[in-house]
Amino acid sequence: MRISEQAKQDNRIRILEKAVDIFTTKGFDATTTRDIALAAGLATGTLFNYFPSKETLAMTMVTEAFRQGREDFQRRRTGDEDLAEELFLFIASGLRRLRPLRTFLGPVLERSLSPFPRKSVCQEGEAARQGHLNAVQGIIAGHGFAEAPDYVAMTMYWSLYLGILAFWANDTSPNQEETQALIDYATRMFVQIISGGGPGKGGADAE
Amino acid sequence: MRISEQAKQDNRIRILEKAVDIFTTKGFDATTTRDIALAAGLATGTLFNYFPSKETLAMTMVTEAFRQGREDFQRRRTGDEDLAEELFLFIASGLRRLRPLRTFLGPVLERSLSPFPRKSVCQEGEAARQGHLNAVQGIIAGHGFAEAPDYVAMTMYWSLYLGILAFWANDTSPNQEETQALIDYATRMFVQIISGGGPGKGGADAE
DNA sequence: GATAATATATGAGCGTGCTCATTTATTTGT
DNA sequence: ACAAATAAATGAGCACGCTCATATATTATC
Repeated sequence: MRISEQAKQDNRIRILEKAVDIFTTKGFDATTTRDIALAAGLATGTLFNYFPSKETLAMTMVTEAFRQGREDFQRRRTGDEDLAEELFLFIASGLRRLRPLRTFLGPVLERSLSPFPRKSVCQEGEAARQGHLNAVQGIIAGHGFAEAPDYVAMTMYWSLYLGILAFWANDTSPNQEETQALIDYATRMFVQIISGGGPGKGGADAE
Repeated sequence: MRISEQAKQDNRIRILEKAVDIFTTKGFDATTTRDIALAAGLATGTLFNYFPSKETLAMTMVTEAFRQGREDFQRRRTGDEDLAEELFLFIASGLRRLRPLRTFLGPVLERSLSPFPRKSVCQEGEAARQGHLNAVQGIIAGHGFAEAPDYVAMTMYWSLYLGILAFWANDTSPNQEETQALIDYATRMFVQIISGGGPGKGGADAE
């Protein structure tokens, strides 16, 4: 059964559109792949010709949002921001594009972006993490740091970023002001660390 | 079918013992509840009389390890440690007890301790998080801080702690030295933040 | 000791996400 | 036109975690 390239694209897009509708209505876990296929006018198995897993289907939306977020960031930055401001802008730009998906993204991001070891890795998630981290390294490099932050620092960055995503997924305040406060705090903190303001071998000055 | 309290305890313990064996051999996800029940000499359904879910079964082991870790911590601390050292000791004590479970804990911790919103919360996980955070607040209070760290600070603490757990689950170096380095870094950093060394409204001194 | 009451064990069965042998529509070859 | 080749659609079916009506073994009552 051959099909035109156009029809294939149509199917793909219809799946994505219907999926976002049902995810939004019933949540990610409560939505079955049968639901989505039915709504798109396809058999269950056909859906998996287009997306290898339910997780990948959802992450496709996330990846696209991230891409748009990066574009927005490039458009919005003036070049006058300091490093913390630029990181804030970068993260906020991503969340802005993710916003329409917010109500159901929790389980998706948790599974796909988690740093915990996984046997079956979701390719989209891997790519999203690498893309994000590379962009961050680029931003840092643009501020004249001699050497890129080490592995430990980037590990902590990703932990903080995931914390922000989790908080954001829960934040129901009108403009997610609390999330903004958290981003502000975390980015400033991270900058301080990689600026060498972080703790040396010496003591932490408690109290 | 009544059963003696002894027989019930025996069943429970046999389930836990067999489960840890099979989890270790095949991993958490690849182990089926049917496997465990069979190994324990019970029917599939019977297992769920003892543990409401596979996740809870695994988290029961984690909770017990955490409890022992807290005991170890109380025994090992001298009272002379500064805050960062004490937090390091607390976290390391927990990981030490978790060590025998390390090879299969990734997926368990990821799902149960994640800060992402969940519809079906695992009670054990909730309790473990609260227990850990309360202990941390207690340690901080013991170092003469006027007021407990705010919500944002504790959110970041939990993010960093999850990052440590994820790193640890991957760390195959003999004594997990890299994890130790990460804990050292993260605890010092956290102390700096709650010590007011964290960023104020003002600028982060980038570059 | 027989009967009733009760607590636990049991495994068929449900709804998942996903697979795969088969069917069906389209294109290519003659 | 017809046949052969091919790519996508299909839905029965699998293994999973988990549920629940039923069977069964123990205890209480007389």
